[in-house]
Amino acid sequence: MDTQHGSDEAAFLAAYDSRAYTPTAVTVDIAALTIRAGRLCVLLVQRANHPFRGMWCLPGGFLVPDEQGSFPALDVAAAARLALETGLALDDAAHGTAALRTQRVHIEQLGTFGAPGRDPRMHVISVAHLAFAPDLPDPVAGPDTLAAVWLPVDEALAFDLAFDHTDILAAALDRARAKLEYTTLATAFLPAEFTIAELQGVYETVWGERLVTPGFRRKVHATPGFVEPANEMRPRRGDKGGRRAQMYRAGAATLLMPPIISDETRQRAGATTDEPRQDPRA
Amino acid sequence: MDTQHGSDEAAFLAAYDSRAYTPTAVTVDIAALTIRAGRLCVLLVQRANHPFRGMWCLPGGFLVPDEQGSFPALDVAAAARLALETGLALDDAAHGTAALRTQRVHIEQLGTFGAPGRDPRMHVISVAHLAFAPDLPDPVAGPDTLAAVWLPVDEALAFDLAFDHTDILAAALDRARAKLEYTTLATAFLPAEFTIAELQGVYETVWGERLVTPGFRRKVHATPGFVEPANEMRPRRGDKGGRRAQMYRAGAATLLMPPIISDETRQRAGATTDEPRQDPRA
DNA sequence: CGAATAGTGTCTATAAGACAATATTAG
DNA sequence: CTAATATTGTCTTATAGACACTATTCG
Repeated sequence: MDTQHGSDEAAFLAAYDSRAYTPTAVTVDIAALTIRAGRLCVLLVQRANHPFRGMWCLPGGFLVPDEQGSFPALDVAAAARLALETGLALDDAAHGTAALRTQRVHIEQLGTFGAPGRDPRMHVISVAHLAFAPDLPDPVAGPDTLAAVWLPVDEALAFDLAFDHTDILAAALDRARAKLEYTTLATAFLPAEFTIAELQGVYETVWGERLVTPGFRRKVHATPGFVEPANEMRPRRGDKGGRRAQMYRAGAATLLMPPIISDETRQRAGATTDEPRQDPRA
Repeated sequence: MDTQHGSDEAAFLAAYDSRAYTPTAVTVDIAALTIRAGRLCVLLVQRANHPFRGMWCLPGGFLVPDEQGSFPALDVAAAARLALETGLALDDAAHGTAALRTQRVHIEQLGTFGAPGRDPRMHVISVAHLAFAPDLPDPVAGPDTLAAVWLPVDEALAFDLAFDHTDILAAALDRARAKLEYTTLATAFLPAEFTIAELQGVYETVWGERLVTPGFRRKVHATPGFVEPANEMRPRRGDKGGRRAQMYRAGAATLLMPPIISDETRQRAGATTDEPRQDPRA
């Protein structure tokens, strides 16, 4: 019928008017989770501008090109937004990805939210991301924000966040809890070296339930590449003595087989009557 | 600092220039999977227009408002694109969602692909969707396509699809295989009534591996709400006799606990050296 | 020693995988 | 009957959960 990629395609591209096909704006937002003082926390910022001025929301912003007119990849844009608020981008002004990598921050795409009316200005879809971070320094407010804090997620969910960011946060929690079951990402909440007890604490904090120590240890050690021993011992943690713990580093494995399953997940087996949460995109 | 949602927010919105924040276009694409003649197939269309004219790709198109200027939700837009190519929208011209629902087609968001340069016209991000469908009638080419076919996925992956649709298709296959493990979505590939052997066939087709019948049946029946018996028997399938099979309908459960795990997944446990596929967003 | 924290052993009920056996139907 | 398809039973091995026990360190 036609040669593909012919020279008339070049002519077509030269005459193309991109303005006719951009009725929708794109933002990139990020739900960054960390554990502080035994509580699961999310990074929130207070909006300095309209709309929703003064309200809290997840860090993010419009997807825009750099000075040369080239666009970043979506996860890079998300990392840049996170770096902007956590002050980790100081040594990498372009985008904080490298700085975040050295901090072993995990970033993945969560989903795209495009419910009509979620933004009062115009039709805006948000490509939401999810980050797991070890305990980072206190955040600093970025240029478009009045403040930035790590807030426990249960408090954040009770807040009235701007846009549909409460939905995004709820989806992020669902995803985070599920990911701990079948990946090794729990280590992303910890510093480079940690003890098995601290790793168990990550699961208990994120899932909000106690685990049995022997079973947990057995599963961790039965998964090759989950953790590998480091040549150090943890100095005592309490004030009244106690055996010192072996320290470990994250191994090369990324998938847990078999998974470490939470009680909540196991109980879904019997819960056939109530429909589980649908995909949270609106 | 300021009352939130004050009247000056209304003034701000009135003066807002939306053109300044829309440098990126949004498309919605859909990887629709079905099983035909024992093979996993994907719906492909041949492009009628530039760019990539004459090449094959997944159904999709720009996210645009309707005549009243209101935008559809993302999954509704994806369903409409699927209906446009499969001819299922005939009784629902606005968007084929209702027609697809009666056909029990499952649609979920797969992920958003935004690698720089993935579209030669301008910066375009694609919100990719995944659909599971029972054996549908042959597709009919839509207004912007020269042809539409159900193609076996192994052949489709060998094709040079337009844009980055080969990446999207690969991600769709990964997701589909994983979803069969822990959800009841295998039934979405079958008509309303089916036998256990046919259900097992769905798993074997999608995973490309044989399962042991007694173990499979036990797992299916051990999961409450996975299938429920229908009051019919399947007429004989072969030509030389044989016991007639009990027929079943999909039950109310959506999550499989414990999951039905493929050999491939189980073998990932020992494969600690090779990094598994990263998240496929570019 | 006793208290506190870290780590291991063991026992039992359940589940998985493999294989054999039984049931139903057409010719 | 035999062949073909559907369905169930059984046996062995592996795993999960619970609990008790041992190990190390400090005051």
